[in-house]
Amino acid sequence: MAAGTSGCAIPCEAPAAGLEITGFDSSLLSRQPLGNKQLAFQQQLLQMQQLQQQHLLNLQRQGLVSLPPGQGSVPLQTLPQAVCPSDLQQLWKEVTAAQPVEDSIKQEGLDLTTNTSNSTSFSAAKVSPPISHHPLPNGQSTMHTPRRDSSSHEETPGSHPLYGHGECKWPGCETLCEDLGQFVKHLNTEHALDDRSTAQCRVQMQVVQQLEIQLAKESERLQAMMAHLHMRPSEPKPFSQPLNLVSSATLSKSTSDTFPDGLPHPPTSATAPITPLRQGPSVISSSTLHNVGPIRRRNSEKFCTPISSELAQNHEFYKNADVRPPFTYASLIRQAILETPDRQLTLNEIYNWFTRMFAYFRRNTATWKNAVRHNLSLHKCFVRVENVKGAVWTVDEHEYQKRRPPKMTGTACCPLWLLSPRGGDDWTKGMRTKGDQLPEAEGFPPCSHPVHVKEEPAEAEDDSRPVSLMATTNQNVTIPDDRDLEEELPVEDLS
DNA sequence: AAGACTGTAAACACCT
DNA sequence: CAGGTGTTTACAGTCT
Repeated sequence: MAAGTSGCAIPCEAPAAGLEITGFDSSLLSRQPLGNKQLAFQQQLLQMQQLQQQHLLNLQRQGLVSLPPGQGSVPLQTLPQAVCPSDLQQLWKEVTAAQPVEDSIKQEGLDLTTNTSNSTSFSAAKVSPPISHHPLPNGQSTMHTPRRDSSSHEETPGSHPLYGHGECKWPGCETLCEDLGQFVKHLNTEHALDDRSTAQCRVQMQVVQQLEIQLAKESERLQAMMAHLHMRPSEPKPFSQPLNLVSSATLSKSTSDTFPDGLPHPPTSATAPITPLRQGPSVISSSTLHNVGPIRRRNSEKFCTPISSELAQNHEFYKNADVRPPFTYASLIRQAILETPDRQLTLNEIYNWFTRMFAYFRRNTATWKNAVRHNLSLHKCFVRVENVKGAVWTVDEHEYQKRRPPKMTGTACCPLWLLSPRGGDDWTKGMRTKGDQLPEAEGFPPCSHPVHVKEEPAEAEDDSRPVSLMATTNQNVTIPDDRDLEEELPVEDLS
């Protein structure tokens, strides 16, 4: 059972009723100082939008509703129990027009590039991966949310995602525009790159972010429900479609392994994962989704995705989805060991790390455990250290680096432009993010660093560590960190 | 085509 | 004896 599902989290009512809105305080408005009124409005607005959009997502997942391509906003009319659109519009206007946005910006330290969350915002946002976005000249932000619907609105001549039914769809606007040209003019004048637009954009980002968080939670809940009902669709055919378990049984191994063009093909079903963790490409890579056979491509190595980064970004995904992580056993073992404060783990603790971090490793235990032991013994980079209470395994970083594939040049990593904004491979960049938390963050003292023999077995059931790791690393995952690119490098010159 | 790397399976020994 | 741990070998698939 996935962690965090203690207690009955099964939604026993209508989808919307089961929603959990994190961080929402109904008394927020009344407690807000006058100066923060706009924040309260934003919060309320967000919550309402979340409710509505989440309801829609639920319906979508249940196949009850199909979101028209290009419709970025939720059809409010489909949610009778929700706040009426006029209320939302009014809220938006109050938030963004009735007060100088500069104030809210200053208070929040608004910065679209950091996407920090206000303390009154959603607590869950702290563990939410930041959304990759690229501010546009007019103040819009292109959410880096993978779009799986090839028929989506974009590039349809005469259309614009923010324009529909003769109205400007900018949140809180509703300005009537006769045609696209007029709309574009309106967009550039009324929604240009200014503080107000930026603030609105930020709010929208939070809406999306919160939805992603909610989706992850709902996915986890679904897995727990299915596990409870012994509906493990992955038994015979493991992980054709993470998060879309219903259809997995219909996919055969042969068809799901690879695609003719060899490129990552995201799931195309209507209920395909609206990636909970904004990393579509990184998560929904071909190998991630379709690795079924005994041999799997080492995606993250091939595409140079640092394992720690990948794990940090997609922690919840791997934790909940029955998807094989695109890393070698050696990489995972190393990651497990290096995540610990003293960088040593017993075999059983390694096992626990695997099962805790990856839903995939909660089954077929004999197979992968054997592989883990095999790797531990096989690779010189894993050093067994005797302890009074047994043996622990450590990583000889120097040896590990030596194992690195010959040349992983930039061009070789080229396809990554699809998958990750970061360069490097997981051989050379493993523990970047976590390393920041550790004393030895300056680099891995090749196995020369003293191995501290454990006094006591580590707490195998400590679930907080991965979460904290993610929370920490998420702050940086989308922004290349120089240290990320250098800290573990050296090895290129090793021979 | 060869070699390296990796995953899987299995046999075996040792220990508790 | 059972089960966990650790080592080793074999084989097959993928990639460079």
